[in-house]
Amino acid sequence: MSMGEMPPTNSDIWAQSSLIGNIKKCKDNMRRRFNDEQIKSLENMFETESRPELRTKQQLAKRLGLQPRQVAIWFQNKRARSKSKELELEYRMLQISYDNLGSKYELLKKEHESLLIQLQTLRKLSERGANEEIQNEGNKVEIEVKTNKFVPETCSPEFGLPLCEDSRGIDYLGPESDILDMAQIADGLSGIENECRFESRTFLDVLVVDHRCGNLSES
DNA sequence: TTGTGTTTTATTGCCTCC
DNA sequence: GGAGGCAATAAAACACAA
Repeated sequence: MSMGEMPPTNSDIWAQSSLIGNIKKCKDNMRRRFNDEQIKSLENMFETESRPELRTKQQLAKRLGLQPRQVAIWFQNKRARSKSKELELEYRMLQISYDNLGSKYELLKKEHESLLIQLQTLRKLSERGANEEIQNEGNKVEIEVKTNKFVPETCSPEFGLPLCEDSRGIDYLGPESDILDMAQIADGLSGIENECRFESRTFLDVLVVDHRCGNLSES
């Protein structure tokens, strides 16, 4: 040690030793990233064969100046990365189709609600119409008795509705009959609805209930 | 410069196949 | 039983914002 030179501190010694250690590590077995050419060759090989034979790996290692074990490990890690990416892609696709299905469900739900409202309105109209017809029928009978008129055979005795002859055939009762049919269908549906509730459900709930209702093949 | 998150290389332990 | 693959994980290298 020359004059004026400070003795090395503990931290200096530690720094030096760690530096030496690093250099030694670098020279020996310190992990280093593969260079671009090595990566390119490995990638190319992976494109054609993701699980190459031992001999191929050995040849590749020799050509790239790597240990066969390093090449084997690279392929192993590459397969893992590849699988992970595939899973991620699959997950995204499923998420997109899930979202689409959810949107479709919301649209159908709105349509269903709108149809129910329409049905209720028509039911009310039908009931009101029937009451008015009964009243009119009473008045009509009164008038007919007075004027000696009779009700023709082609008139329906039910609610005083006239039978209509149109393209649907002679038994067609008119729009009110359709409403009644719809009401019956709706009653039937409401039974199903009670079992497989449509309202206030999340999309996941729908899937679960549909599954239970047999809309999905698996049980 | 430094803390932090991500990527890449390597290890370990378990499993399957021959 | 040995070889090789895979999943989980460690640890080094790298990227990047603050």
